Amino acid sequence: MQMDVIQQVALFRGMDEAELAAALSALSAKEKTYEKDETILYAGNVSEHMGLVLEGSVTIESNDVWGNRTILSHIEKGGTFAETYALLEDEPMLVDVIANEKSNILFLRIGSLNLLQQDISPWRVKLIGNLLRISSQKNLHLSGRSFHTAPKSIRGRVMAYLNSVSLQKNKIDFDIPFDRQQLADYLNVERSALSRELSNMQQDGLIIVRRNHFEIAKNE
Amino acid sequence: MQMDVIQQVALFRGMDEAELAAALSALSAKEKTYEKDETILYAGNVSEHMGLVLEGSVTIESNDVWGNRTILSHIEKGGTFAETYALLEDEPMLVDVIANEKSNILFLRIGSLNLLQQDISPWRVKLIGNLLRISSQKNLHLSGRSFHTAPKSIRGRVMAYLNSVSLQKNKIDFDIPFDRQQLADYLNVERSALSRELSNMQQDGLIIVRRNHFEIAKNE
DNA sequence: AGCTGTATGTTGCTATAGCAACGTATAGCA
DNA sequence: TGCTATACGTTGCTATAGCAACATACAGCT
Repeated sequence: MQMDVIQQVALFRGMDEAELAAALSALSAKEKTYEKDETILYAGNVSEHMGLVLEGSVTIESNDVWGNRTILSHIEKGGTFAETYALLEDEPMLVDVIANEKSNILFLRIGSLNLLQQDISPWRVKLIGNLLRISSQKNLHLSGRSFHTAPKSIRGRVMAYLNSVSLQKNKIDFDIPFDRQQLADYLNVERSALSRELSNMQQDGLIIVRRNHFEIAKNE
Repeated sequence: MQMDVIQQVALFRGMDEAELAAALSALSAKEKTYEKDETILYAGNVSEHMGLVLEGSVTIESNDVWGNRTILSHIEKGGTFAETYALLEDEPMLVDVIANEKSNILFLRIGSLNLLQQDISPWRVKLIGNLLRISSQKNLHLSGRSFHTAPKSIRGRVMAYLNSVSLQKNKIDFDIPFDRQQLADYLNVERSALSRELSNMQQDGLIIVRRNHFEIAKNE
């Protein structure tokens, strides 16, 4: 197990080695590897487990009957997923979790919040606090996506998204973690229409784009 | 203070009277009344307080420079807001909180999660657990809205939204908490286009609608 | 009951995004 | 280095949503 990663992760923040060991054991930590595009968790299922990305990255998405995909978020190394569904008993997952590349996932059987709170060892108290911090951050993240998809025009959505990324990375040029189809599915627009609009935006001098590398032009 | 409401609220679940009293005092609980359309909390501000709706209802929304409004959620009596921003230190609010009608709000100075975790009295442990449950539920709720706004057509969005409401209330006829403009701003569409599409849907026998009362027609 | 402000519905015009179909570029591999 | 699969870009057509302007209906007040 990649203990170096595990120790630095937000989920285990503030735990010493003994607490961490107790937690990993009590939560039946189990590592598993997935290939690119493999489904890690399926919508509709109920899961007592949450996932921690040890290596690689995953995509949280919803795929409807007509083949429309909506990407809700992208989770990198160190991030967690499905904690919401594990904590709230019997809530079936509304989303799929898909490996975005070859990835190692650590599964943790946190069970429901009710169970988690039953005995309160120090590591449990810390874990719940960390989960609360993570959950709050996810709220911000989901709100963020709402603002990216709020504009009615593709151009507006792209600008909203790129602005966010630029602010986060504190740079005007950066890579995004999505390919064109993924970006389209994140912004809920059509891929070819997105391509067209990106070209137009480049024509208009708003951005410079090549594949998944973007540069926002400063307005003179 | 409306203790009857307070005692039954998710935020204070599991607390006995003594714990509740200790919590209310430690959190400097303070009640305040707002008129319809009054702003309760402003985007851009940093707040150490979270709010609990004792009476009435509030709307969580974002208003951009061009006058576009996006409604993220509607919070009823018993619900809470701004806990995310209070818990995560120094995060300025991305949204406004607006009174949807005359409302009584209880403000609780929870400060940051770090502070909250410093000493661990029983009520604090319970509160953190309850906050985690609430936060998780909000994640589900925000994901839900993502699915309501994902379809590219107005009709698709309306159906996605009405279906959700119908499932929750377990009825095919129900009131929604939004007027037309609010529903439009929740679904990120234009009000008059929404009105037109609602008429069309009624023509097509999909729904029956009058003001904020909807009935979903069962397909024969 | 009548009046008035506001919410909702209607309609015509237009821009834009969806869609399908195809062309081009690129990365990975033999 | 050439081949192939896949990602990306381009383009024409069309439906639909935005927008503006106006009409109607409704609720709350006096």
